[in-house]
Amino acid sequence: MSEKILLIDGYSILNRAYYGLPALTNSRHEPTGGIYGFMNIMYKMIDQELPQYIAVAFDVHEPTFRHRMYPDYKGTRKPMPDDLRAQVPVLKELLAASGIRVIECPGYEADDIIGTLSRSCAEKGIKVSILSGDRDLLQLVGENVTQFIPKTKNGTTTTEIYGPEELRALYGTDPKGFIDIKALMGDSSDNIPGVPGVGEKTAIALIGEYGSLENIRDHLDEIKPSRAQNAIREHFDMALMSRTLATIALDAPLDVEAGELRLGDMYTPGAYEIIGRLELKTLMKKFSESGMNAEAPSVKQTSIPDIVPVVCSGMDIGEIDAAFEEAAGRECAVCLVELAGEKRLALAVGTEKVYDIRLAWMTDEELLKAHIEALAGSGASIRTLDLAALLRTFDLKESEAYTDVSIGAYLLNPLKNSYRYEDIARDYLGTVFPAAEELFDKKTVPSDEDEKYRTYFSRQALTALLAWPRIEEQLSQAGMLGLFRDVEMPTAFRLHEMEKAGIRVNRDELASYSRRLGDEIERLERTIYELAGEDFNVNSPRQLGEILFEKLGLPGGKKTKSGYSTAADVLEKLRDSHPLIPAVLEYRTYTKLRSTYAEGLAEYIGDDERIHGHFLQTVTATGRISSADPNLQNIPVREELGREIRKLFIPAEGCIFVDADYSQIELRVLAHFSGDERLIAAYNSAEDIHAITASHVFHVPLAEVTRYQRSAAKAVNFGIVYGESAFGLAEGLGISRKEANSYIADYFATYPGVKQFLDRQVADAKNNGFVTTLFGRRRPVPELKSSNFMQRQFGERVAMNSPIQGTAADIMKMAMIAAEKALRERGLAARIVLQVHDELLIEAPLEEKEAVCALVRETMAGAASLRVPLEVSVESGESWYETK
DNA sequence: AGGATCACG
DNA sequence: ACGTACGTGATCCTC
Repeated sequence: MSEKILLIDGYSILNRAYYGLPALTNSRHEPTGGIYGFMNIMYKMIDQELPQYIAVAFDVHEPTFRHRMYPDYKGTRKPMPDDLRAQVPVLKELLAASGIRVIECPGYEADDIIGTLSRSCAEKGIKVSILSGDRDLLQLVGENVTQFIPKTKNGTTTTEIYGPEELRALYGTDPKGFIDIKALMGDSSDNIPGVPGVGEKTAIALIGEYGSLENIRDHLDEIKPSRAQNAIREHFDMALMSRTLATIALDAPLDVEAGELRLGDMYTPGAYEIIGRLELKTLMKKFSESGMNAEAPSVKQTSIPDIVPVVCSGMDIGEIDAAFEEAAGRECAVCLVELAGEKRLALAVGTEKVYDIRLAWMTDEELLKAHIEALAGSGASIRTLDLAALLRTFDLKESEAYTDVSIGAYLLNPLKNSYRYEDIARDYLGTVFPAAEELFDKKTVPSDEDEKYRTYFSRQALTALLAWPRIEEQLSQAGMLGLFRDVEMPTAFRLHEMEKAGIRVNRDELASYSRRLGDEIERLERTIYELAGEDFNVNSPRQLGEILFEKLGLPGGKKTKSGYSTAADVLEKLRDSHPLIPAVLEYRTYTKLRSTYAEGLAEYIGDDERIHGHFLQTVTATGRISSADPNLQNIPVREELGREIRKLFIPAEGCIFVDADYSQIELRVLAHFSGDERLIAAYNSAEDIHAITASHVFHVPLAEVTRYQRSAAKAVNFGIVYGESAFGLAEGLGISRKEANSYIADYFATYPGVKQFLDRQVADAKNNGFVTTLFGRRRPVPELKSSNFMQRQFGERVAMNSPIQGTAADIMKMAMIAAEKALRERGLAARIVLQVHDELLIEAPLEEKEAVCALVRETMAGAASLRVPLEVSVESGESWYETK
């Protein structure tokens, strides 16, 4: 394998780090955020790319050869903020102490240093990874040269990888042509002039067409638009000079050899001393983990004992009896650990003992179920990392003895993408444990004697056991302990009951629906190939884009980074311009229905003729439930053809479906939150809410509201719930942004309380870092701290939407708990089979129909008392389709 | 593995 | 000048 060098653009990465993080300081008020972020990105890249060589390039702040040619070069650049400037020498010191060379070259910029090194390394056969946020460096990419551009998303940094293919996809040219694009369009941040009046779009199009400045000059007369033609004719010398400015030097006089840049052990005592001085605790921990013999910092770490699990073979029932006996009445943890397809139960009894119970060896799982349920009844506290997994395996009876630690961690931060033991241990015990995939390969069943396996196994249970007091404390501080105990834990049992019940689907009819679609798809395929004049893969947006926008020359702007957008809304606008378009749209509809629904669902129908999907409780940022394997929350309903699928979702023999739906629950939550008298009055009047809004906003009597006005008002209502934005509303209604703005202004004038409420959410989110639902659920909004304008805008919309969506989700969870309780108290056999955010589908014996209808309406309406009534519409039917 | 597209609330 | 509606999951394509 060839060697690799990582070349880092010092100021670029430092800037990203500085602006991407809040203004961190240590206890002496010294700024540290830039250094911290820089080191994190660098460590991450090193872990990911595993280079043998490394260098960090910095500009020297004195004139370069570019300034001699064009004195205004970089003339518009803002000076560095003082608290960032102060970090630069410290960072250089830290890099030097880590054995990482900092390279500077008077008269040249960091770009030139990177260019020079990348060329010399590439010539020696060393692969080059460039880390910089500056797209100018893309001109350096090549077969063995790749650029990584860090990108901050939701407060976490990821890197985008660019090679020659990505460059071509984005700019339609090679690295050389990329320089010419820049020469034409200029660069305001470096103050490169370019050709006046030629922007990015024109430049990309021209270079895409002609390849180079020279070739453009040779075909000047063909250049369109004429405005660009004249501008280039007049300012061609400007373009040539801009190209020289934009071209990165490959021959800077550097006195280093690749050999001097070898990456050794970065975790040196000298470097540790510096980060200790800076008080960068997370980095200090990284040092202690990488085996540096410095004292590990005590970041409220909990020590976790290494316990060798006691293996209960299951051959001797007495062993298992004794283990559970020992656990009775105590603080313990029960976790299902699955490795190489084999399930085992980890039972921790206090922090002294861990039992390893192999399910495969058990004669019957009923015995274990009985043991766990008895333990729950013994006064023990049973902590687990995944209650849903335990319930799916053992179908345990509901009890308050169980505590799902992951759900607690989810409430504390719902933005994480996983809540596995290593995540919980890191976040709440200050300990970094390796993940399963780092320790084991997928197929081999680890041996009981394997030390690695033993620690991994007992750490699962010990993490659950020890993390809970921490999580409980934080939940209590955040005021979410009630939400956890009274809403989330009972919900876990409700979800399990829905999964266990499943929903009946007519397998044969689904297959015949699929065949019906198949016939149509074949027909459409033939039509499409004929109209296109060739066969191609209609499902490939790339091939489709080529046919539509190049071969047929239909007007379509570049919209995605990999080419033309062929999304439905783009094609819809072109519907009448070519008969191929409607055929493609129809083809998309049919193939979507066939692959995702007809064929997709069929695979999940079990021997009981039912689909038992999964309802997930720790996924969404707002507190909603999500559905997977298969997703039963996105079964088609809006279009008739898709809606037909619901005819195949049917109740068991002798049963009927009762479907109960909250009407406009989010708008009602908004009315409650805002306290706006007019909006509240509108809901209390039991009239058509969108029509009332239209009447107020358009200043017409209720009776004279037109259909258009009503639907516009409805769109405005939606827009408000999504976090008011004129652009989105304009898009949704097909009107100008100006008109959209005036609709919104009229809406806020009508309901001033709503405006106040939304403003308050944004202000609160900025102050606290999170927003809160009516029942105390939190959603962090890290985007508000972003240096990126768009990210901050997004953060504002999130701050406005989350309390609304989240409160509706809270209410639905409480309704499910109340409905289940009422059903059982009344001795009814009806059961909830689906939850679709504001809808519950219940399967009820025929004779229970009326009782269930009344009961579910009452419990859902009574799940919360707001300042407006919660209205519930209830329907029954012989299939899901019939309950509309 | 990630993006594009499209199904739902 | 920027480029957007909020929240999900499945499928297919492309790398």
